[in-house]
Amino acid sequence: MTNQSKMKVYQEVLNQIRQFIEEQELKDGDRLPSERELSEQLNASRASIREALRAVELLGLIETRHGEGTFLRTYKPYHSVELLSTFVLREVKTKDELLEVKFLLEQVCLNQLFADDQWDYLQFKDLSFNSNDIQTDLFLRLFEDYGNRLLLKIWHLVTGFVETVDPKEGSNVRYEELLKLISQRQYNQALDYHASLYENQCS
Amino acid sequence: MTNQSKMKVYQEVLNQIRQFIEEQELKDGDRLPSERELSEQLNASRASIREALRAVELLGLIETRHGEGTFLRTYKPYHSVELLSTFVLREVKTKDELLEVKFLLEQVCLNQLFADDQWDYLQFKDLSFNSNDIQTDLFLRLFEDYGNRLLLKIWHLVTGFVETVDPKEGSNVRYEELLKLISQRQYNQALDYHASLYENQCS
DNA sequence: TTCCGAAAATGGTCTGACCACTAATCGAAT
DNA sequence: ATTCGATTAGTGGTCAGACCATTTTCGGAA
Repeated sequence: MTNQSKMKVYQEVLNQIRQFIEEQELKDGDRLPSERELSEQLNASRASIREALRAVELLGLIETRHGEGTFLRTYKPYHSVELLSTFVLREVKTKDELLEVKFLLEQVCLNQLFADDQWDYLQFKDLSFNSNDIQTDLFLRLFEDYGNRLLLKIWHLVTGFVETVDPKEGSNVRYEELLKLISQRQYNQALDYHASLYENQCS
Repeated sequence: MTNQSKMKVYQEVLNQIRQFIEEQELKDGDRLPSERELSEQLNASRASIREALRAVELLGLIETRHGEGTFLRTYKPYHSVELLSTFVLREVKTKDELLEVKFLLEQVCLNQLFADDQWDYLQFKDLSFNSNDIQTDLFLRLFEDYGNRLLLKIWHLVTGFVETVDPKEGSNVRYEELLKLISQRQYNQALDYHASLYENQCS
């Protein structure tokens, strides 16, 4: 009671919505009740409902389609990220910091995988990515292999930020090389090579 | 024009606000124009202004004080983070992942600092933190020393998430020990000790 | 049955109102 | 003149209702 009373409506709404999602076991892609329904059921004005929804929409957690409805979304940062980045990165002026964090996250991932004897490095042997963005696909795969979804999310987000600052100078060749080193279990050289990829870009 | 036309009003508002912040060189703690002012200046309804503001408020980037105004936030993630966490972490069920990321981030920070010959480890010699949360204060200091503000932000955010899941079992003594090892330049032992702190907590 | 247009449902936006809280202002008592 | 209190103006918090644009649905016409 004491807690809720000072809580803003839109925050309480957010709580309720989350609860609803859990109870109904909604999954990515599922549709949420309409704003008007939520308004009735949660006893809040539509404006408040919308404030709540816009907040999570900006985060890329839901997706709204005009005339259709509001849907849970498989978290894809690349959407409103630009907007966010300009806010979040107010003080993080230099893209150096951004690249450094991206590098460190990737390094952590590589280190952890390389340290795991169980890890199947051979799967990368004959792997070729269709897309024209090998870098992203490769690390997406690596992070998924590592299995920590949160780390993957953070990396994804940071990578998204980087894109807004520095539109991909797609040197795919370099990452082919990294892929090759990994599949040959040349771990130390892979790490060195990975590091060298970033040394050039930083100040 | 083509871009803006499909952009939602609240997103455009967000853009304008960011621009305003840059032009006016507003810093943390500074006050933004009132919702009504923004409404006039940006040619949008107050509702749309609010949708934009609520979104960044949820992120902890601004702070609104009833009767006073809206302020750029002096960097404290711990606010609405709980709300966010329940959404963001929908799939990240286990607190293990959370703790692991926190651990990895801290480890990265330690590694980087230890590798830097210039780093003044002696500053931690006679350091004692007033607060009752040595863990946070210590790493806050370490991350600041490292100098990558983005990494600090991420760590802070993750730490905030951890708190919502696992209200601090404040074993300050342990971090006193870590502090001691660092100030004595027992880097390897510090790293081991730091790792041991997390081994207990994971499944 | 197929196809098309009207109707319903939904998100997008705006207006205006009222409440609650805060801080500045003004005025009276000292 | 100073102090303290009440008034007032400014601000965020919330709501109700309206209208538009888009999508889906559904029933009637071919």
